[in-house]
Amino acid sequence: MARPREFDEGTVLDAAMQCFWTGGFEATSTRDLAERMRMTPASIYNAFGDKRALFRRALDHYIAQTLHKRIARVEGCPSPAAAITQFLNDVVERSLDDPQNRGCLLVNSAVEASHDAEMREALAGELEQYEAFFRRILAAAQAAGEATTAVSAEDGARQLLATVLGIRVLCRVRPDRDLLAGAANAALTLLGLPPLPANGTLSE
Amino acid sequence: MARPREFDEGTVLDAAMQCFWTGGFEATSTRDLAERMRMTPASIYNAFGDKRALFRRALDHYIAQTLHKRIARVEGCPSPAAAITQFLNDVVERSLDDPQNRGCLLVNSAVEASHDAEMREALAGELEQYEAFFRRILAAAQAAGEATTAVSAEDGARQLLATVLGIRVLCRVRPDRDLLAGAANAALTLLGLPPLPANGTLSE
DNA sequence: CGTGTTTTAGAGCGAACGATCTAAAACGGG
DNA sequence: CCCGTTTTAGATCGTTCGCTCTAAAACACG
Repeated sequence: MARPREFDEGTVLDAAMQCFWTGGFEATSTRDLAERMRMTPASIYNAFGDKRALFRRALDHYIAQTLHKRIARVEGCPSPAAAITQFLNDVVERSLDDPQNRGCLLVNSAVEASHDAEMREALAGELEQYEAFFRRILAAAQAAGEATTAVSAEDGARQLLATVLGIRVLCRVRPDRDLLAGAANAALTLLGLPPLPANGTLSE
Repeated sequence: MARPREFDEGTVLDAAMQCFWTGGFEATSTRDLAERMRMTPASIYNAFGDKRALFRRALDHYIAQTLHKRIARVEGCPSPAAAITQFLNDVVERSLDDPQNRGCLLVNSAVEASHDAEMREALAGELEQYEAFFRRILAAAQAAGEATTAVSAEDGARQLLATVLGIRVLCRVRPDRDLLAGAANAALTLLGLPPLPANGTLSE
């Protein structure tokens, strides 16, 4: 057969993800990537194609690793209302926890890489999944009498999605607890949902 | 004296702003700028210093031209409640009107250029102005009985700010009226404010 | 109409970019 | 134990980057 690979794909994708997360697509050079991934340029191009393809793989890695896990984590909540609150708490706490204030790679990519049609579609699809998650769980909360019915589950979900994205923008330049938690709490309160825990506590 | 400049500063700053708005800071080259501004590289560097300084000037130009004007436009509204609604309507309509889906240069810059400390402070200061605007006008609406007091004006303003920023992220990849207007309308409805006009109408 | 001063034009600087080339290295199968 | 295949390493490809250089051009002033 052939010479086996010396790298673990998950590990190097994680390293690439960190690079792109910190610097964005354009400002991250292939040399930055090679150093962080501990691979030579030739190995990177042999394994992943080009920089753009590597970025897409790193973004998929981020989505599977960070975003889908966050959804899965709150699915086990005792009530739909508590799930939404915990989701927002998670977003706020992770935003404040990062000393580099990198925000969310999905949001950063949506803003930076939207000129790439293929990328834009992938990002749109992911955002639709989040909207659908909010819609489903908010509808359940409404049915259980735990959330207001002053707005439809559709619009309430859109509002929650926009709020989360807005918090992820704000944390890039104003990583301030009062600001981020205030925005989240107002959304929760107005929807009739429980507020964030008093002290910032990051579950798990 | 000396040879007079052949360019109008406002005109070339507008051209530079368009470049950065479309492509972002990193992806816009000095040659792109020179072509769009109709100036030679030497003239640009003589007049503005370097690329980063030009970007700051272009961003200031955008803020004065687009954002401050939007605030000034809604200040003349008959009621504070109507002013907030018109502001959100303005954001939604401009988001949908742009065939390039460039969103908001302030938001794009907050996400891309937050690693630059000086830039981050300038962006944070600008976002604070928007928060203060929402806070002031929401407090007035509450005092007039036009908005709910279920949340404080402080948190309500933070929520409105996050919603606007979120809409600006969404419009980059999902320029969909139902999505953007739904998010805005949910925020307005929950705050007890009038909804957006039924048909998308861009005032003035 | 020189003279001094600033802005133009356009070539081009060194550095960094994304990507590739040549070989050596590391395996499994016959 | 070579053979075929793939991955490594490191140099380096051509291009583009941000930026600067030399001169000519365009004014105000004495």
